[in-house]
Amino acid sequence: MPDAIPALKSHHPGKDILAETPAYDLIELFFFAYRDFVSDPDRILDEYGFGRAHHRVMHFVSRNPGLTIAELLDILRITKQSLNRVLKELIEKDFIESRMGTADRRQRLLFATPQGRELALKLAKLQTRRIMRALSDMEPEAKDLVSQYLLRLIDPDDSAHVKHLVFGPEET
Amino acid sequence: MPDAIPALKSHHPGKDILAETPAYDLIELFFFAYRDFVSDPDRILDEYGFGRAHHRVMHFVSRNPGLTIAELLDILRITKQSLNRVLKELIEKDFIESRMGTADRRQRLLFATPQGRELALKLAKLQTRRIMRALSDMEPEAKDLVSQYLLRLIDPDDSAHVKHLVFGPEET
DNA sequence: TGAGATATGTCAACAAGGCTGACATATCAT
DNA sequence: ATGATATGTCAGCCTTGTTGACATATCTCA
Repeated sequence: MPDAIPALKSHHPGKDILAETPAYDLIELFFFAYRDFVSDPDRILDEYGFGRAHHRVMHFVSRNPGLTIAELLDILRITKQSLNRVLKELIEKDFIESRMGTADRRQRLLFATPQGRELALKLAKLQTRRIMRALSDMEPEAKDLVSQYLLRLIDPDDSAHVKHLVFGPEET
Repeated sequence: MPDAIPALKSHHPGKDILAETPAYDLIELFFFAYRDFVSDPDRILDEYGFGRAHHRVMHFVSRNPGLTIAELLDILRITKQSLNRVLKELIEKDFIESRMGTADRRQRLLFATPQGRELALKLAKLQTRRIMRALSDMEPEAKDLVSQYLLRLIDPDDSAHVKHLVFGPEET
């Protein structure tokens, strides 16, 4: 992916301010926060014999009933072989159901079973608890600001897609 | 894209207010943001025959000269066997140097070589570019707010340690 | 001084979850 | 009818995590 270099105009002669001082704090906090954020569901997933890959698939399918394989691959950014391995297990264990597409019968439309929705919800609530604890006692505009920041961190090419996925069709 | 928001009204009022409504937006944005955030360094690491594990080790050693094995293990939360595999490669390829401890000669103190510091800095600048692009045009207090949020997302048991690692010894 | 405790290194085996390449099938679109 | 598309599958490989067992050097303390 080619990077779009943000042209910030503050030019002290010969020095590129942006590349100059690494934002070590945000880099490292992002690492630690993500490390703990994904660790919550792990214990529960273990009980089911699932891993993080299963979680991701279940989450997005549960949140987007009728999701196709191609769309899921685009979200996860993995190969179809990798996806297929975990997806097969989720279908066998009855957490996800795969139906033939109606408009295009080559497609497989994925749906979470009641069992799948229940587990996905359970894990989402766990992570929500951490998120809400972090937001508590912060300024009320914090949530929107963090949300905006995370969205802007995403590859610009993909941010519209993500925005649509996360927030649904925009009314504007 | 349909949604599957479970219509839930509290069965036991007051019991689990926190787990009530999943924060799907922040959960998913965090996933997408992290996905892209770690993807930047990957291309460069490839050229060196390194992976993400090497990056994490090099980063924290470069940032904390004299780091011990035990401290590094505590940061990364992996086993010493996993660490040793990548660490051995980094030492062989002269990106990291291991010296015997002075106070305690059982310890190994880790230092990045000039080559190691250079690569770590290169990768940090790459990630900083993304971080700064996201922050540009946002309110000036955004950075501190995001930083505060990420810190609060970390396990409370560990947040003091992380704070110290990231921001250095606090004067207050 | 001698007995643990501690810090690290190492061997071996295994598992999860990425990857590539090749090929098969069904279905759609022209 | 033909080529493109969506998916499935086999086979093998890589990275990076895991557990368990054991070795060595060094420190600490009774």
